[in-house]
Amino acid sequence: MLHDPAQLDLMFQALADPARRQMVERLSRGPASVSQLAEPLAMSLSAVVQHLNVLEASGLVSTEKLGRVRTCRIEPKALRAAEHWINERRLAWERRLDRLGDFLAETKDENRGKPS
Amino acid sequence: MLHDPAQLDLMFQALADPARRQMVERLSRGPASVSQLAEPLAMSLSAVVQHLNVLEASGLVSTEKLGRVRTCRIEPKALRAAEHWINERRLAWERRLDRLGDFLAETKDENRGKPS
DNA sequence: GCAATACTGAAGTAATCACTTAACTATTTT
DNA sequence: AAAATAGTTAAGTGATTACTTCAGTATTGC
Repeated sequence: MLHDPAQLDLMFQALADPARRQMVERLSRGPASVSQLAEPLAMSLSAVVQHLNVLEASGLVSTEKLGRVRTCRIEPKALRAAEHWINERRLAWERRLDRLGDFLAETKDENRGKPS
Repeated sequence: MLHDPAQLDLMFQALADPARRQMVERLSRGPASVSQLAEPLAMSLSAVVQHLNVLEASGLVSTEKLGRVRTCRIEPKALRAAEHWINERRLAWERRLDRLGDFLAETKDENRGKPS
């Protein structure tokens, strides 16, 4: 379910915006309210709420409203899913290079002592 | 330079599209030509070239043209940069939770034997 | 109760996106 | 030299984005 392409779309899309990454960065240091998230950003509160909704829809952030303040926190499970997708591709490539290296080494071995 | 926010924008943006992720996935299994990348995708070759240009601009993929065929390969260094950004944020959060756990445990310790 | 706080939602806009088709260039193959 | 292959480029279109402002709704402090 975490590898559902639509979910990955949403997560990577969410991370593609610098304002949203800044929000995630802030939340990685601990939970925050919407206004706290907005404070360092040069845009309206309304815009921040919209970004927050994107983050929440992506599963990267979860929020909980108590009284009039909405408290936001990071969802490490989702973060891990994105990380995992990238990692798998990188490893596939690197394993391939290893095998290629082995093959070349073997080929060289087989030619040991042979004249060119 | 790999942590330049503009570069991260480009990388996450590039990964946000399912067609482009499919192309990266294909390339993680080895280099391919443009037509080979296009083959499983339900869109014009032109569209694929445009996706490829996005991937190349993001640094995730590099290409080299020999004769009339352009050979594409994955750039693991860039992949690692995206992975790293996510990892840092997740770790910051998890370390924070650990410290919080320690703090709660200590607080409990200090109250050892005290009557409530 | 009244004002300040903390958001929320709708509507509008300019820019960017993911395509398409069609016309083109360069390289091989026959 | 002609035809097939591999890719490139430009222009156009409809959908989606990232905002804005403005008007609204709960909650909390005085």
